[in-house]
Amino acid sequence: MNHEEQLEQIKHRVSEQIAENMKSYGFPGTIGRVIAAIYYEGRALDLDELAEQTGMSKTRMSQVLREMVHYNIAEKAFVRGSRKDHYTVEEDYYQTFISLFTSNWRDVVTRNRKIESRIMHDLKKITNDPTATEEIKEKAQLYIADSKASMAYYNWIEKLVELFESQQVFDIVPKPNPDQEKNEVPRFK
Amino acid sequence: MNHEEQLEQIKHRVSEQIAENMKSYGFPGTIGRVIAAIYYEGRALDLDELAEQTGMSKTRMSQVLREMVHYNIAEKAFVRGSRKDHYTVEEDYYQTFISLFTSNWRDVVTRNRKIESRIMHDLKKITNDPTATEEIKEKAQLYIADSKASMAYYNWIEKLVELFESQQVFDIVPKPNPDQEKNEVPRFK
DNA sequence: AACTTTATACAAAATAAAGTGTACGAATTG
DNA sequence: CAATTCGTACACTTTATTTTGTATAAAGTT
Repeated sequence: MNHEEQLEQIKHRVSEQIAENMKSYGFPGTIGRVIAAIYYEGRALDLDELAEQTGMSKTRMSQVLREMVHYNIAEKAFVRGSRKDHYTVEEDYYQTFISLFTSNWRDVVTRNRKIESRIMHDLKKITNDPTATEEIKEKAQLYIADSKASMAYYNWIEKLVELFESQQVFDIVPKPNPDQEKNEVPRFK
Repeated sequence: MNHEEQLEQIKHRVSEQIAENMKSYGFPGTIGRVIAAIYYEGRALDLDELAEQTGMSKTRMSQVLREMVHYNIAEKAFVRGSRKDHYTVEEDYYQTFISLFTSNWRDVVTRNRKIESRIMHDLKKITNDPTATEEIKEKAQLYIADSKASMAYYNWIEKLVELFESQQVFDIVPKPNPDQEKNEVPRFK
C-alpha cells in the first residue's frame, strides 16, 4: 500500500469512527459519514456528490440531510450557478455535539410536557370526582405529585439545554488549549 | 372504566412515556419499563417479577438489567431469605439522566482515544518516512493536526462528564423549586 | 450425590430501523 | 409547452436490533 492509499485509508477510518460515534449517540451512522465527506472535501456538496462519497443512494441522502438540518448540524448552502441543493455541515466538533444533544433533549421535553399535562388533567378529574373513594383520591394525589416532580425535571432539562445553546457551558468547561492548539476551528482537508 | 382501572392505565402511560424517552436517548425502551415497574412497586424486584410486570421474557430481563447495571442506573440489592437477584433502580430522575449520558460519553471517549492514537502512529510513520514526497508529508501533517484537535475535543467531553458526575452541574443549573416542591427525591407509589 | 432453583449463553424468531428504486410533482430550461 | 433536472413520497428490501425459547452451567438444598 502506497502513501496515497494509506492517507485515503485513514480518511476512511476517521469516517467510520465518526459514524460509530453517531450510533453511540443514538443517531444513524450515515450522519457521521456525511460529516466526514463534507469535512474532507472542504466545501458544500450536493446530494449526488454525497451519495457518491458515502456510497449511499440519493434517496437516503435526501432523508439523512433532512434529519441533519432538523438537528441543526447541516444547512443548505447557496451555490450560484447550480440549482442542486448543496449542504454544509457544522465544522466545530463542540457545536455539533451540543446541537445533537440539545435538539434531542428539547424534543423530549416538548413531548413529555404534552403527555404530562394530559395525565395531570385526567388525575385532577379523579380527585374532583365525588364518586371516587378516599383511597382512590389519595393515590391520584400521589400521582399528581409525581407528575409535578416530572414537570420540574423537564424544566431542568430545558435549563440545561440553554446552558449549552448559549455557549455558557464553555465558561464552565473551557475548550482545552486555546493557545497551544490552533485558535481557529479545527478543519479537515 | 372505573377509577382503579384509570389509575392503572395512567401507570401504563407513564411507563410507555419513560420507554419512549429511553429510545430517544438511544437506549432500549425496555429499560424505561423496568424503571417504571420498580418505581411503582417501591421495592427491589427480582427477574421473575420484572418479567411479569413488564410482560417480557426472563431472558430479556437478564440482559436488560445487566445493561442497566453497566450504565449505573440499576444495582443488585441484597434481599435476605431469597437467593434470587433483586434489583433497585436509581430513583432520582436527574441522576438517571446523568448516568445514562456520562457512561455513554465516557465509552465514546475511551474508544476514540484508542483509535486516534493508532491513527496518529500511522501518520507519524509517514511524516518520518524519507521515501514519502513533500506533498504526502504535508497532507499527513494536516491530518495530524486534525487528530490533535480531536484529542483535545475528547478531553473536553471528559471534563464535561466530570462536571455532571461531580454534581457540580447543579451549582450551574440548579434543580428547580427546592422549597415549593418536596425537598426529597421524588418517589413513586 | 441427586434434585432444585436461578441466571445466562446461544440460536432462532420477531420487530424495528436503515436503505433502495420507481415514480411523480415542482421548478428550470430551451 | 415539451423536455430535463431535481428532490422526495411511497412501497419495498435489506440489515440490525430486540426479544424469545431451549439448553446449560453454577449455586443451593435435601
